[in-house]
Amino acid sequence: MQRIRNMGLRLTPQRIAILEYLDGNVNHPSAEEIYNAVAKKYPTISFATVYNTLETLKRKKGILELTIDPRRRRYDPNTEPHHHIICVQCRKVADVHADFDLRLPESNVEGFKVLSKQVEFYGICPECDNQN
Amino acid sequence: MQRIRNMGLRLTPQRIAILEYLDGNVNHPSAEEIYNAVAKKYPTISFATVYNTLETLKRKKGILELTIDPRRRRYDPNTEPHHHIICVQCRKVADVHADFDLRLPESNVEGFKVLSKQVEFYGICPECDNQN
DNA sequence: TTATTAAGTTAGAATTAATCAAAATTAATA
DNA sequence: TATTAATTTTGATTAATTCTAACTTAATAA
Ligand SMILES: [Mn+2]
Ligand SMILES: [Mn+2]
Ligand SMILES: [Zn+2]
Ligand SMILES: [Zn+2]
Repeated sequence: MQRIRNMGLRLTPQRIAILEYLDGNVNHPSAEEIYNAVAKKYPTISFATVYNTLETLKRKKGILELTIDPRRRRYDPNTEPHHHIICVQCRKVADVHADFDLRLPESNVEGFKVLSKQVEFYGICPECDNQN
Repeated sequence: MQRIRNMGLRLTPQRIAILEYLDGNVNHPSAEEIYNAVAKKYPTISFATVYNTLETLKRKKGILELTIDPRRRRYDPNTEPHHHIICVQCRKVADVHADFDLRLPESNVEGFKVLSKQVEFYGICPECDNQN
């Protein structure tokens, strides 16, 4: 948790609780899921704090904000480059670890400066597939 | 516009207007942008109709719904497989036409059935880049 | 220690995108 | 031209996220 201090942030119980919940979490939780989990141990925490903290961590590159679910943002403590697949039925998000070659043909980007990239897969997870 | 009928849909002025606006449009507009554009020529159209029509067209595979902008959904009349880049500053979305090899190592997907895939690039567009 | 204070938290209101429900309208057809 | 199922409309509703302003606290330095 010294990590928080190294980012130039104050070490608060709320931040500790949020980071503890996220640490090693591969479920790509939404803000609400984070709130619910943290509120169990820390009942007075507010949504605003969850959003504030996620925004701060995102800016400090401590987490990733995923845009793979059209309904809500998902958060990922794994900031290493990797990809994702979402189940279009239950909206579960899983990691896709594969090393794709995503370099662009110079001409192609209309002069954009590329900051990051990732592949998004859409599909049906095994659990949902069973139910059909 | 016979295209609408071929989908088994009724040919309404609202749908014609929406499709005319989308046809050949490479700006990946949001529902609001579509509403505003169509409302100019067809002032009585409602948001519900825009959303209904987009949902219907999406189901019939007549358009794509993009999840690249965390704030709002974007729509794309180009249903050919291609990729996108979004300017993280002004949120402009541009096409990326490139043929990436996105096949997954069997083992890797945890049993998901893949339905579709696309690469998302994040960056800064030339216009925004100038302003810095 | 204690005092100071900028940073962080909180509750609740506000905003925004998207969905829903029910009544009114209309395109397609026979 | 009448019928009717599909579509549109309005307005309310839901849900995610942001905002505001008052309150609290972690960090620091005397
Ligand atoms: Mn991940
Ligand atoms: Mn496109
Ligand atoms: Zn699933
Ligand atoms: Zn831009």
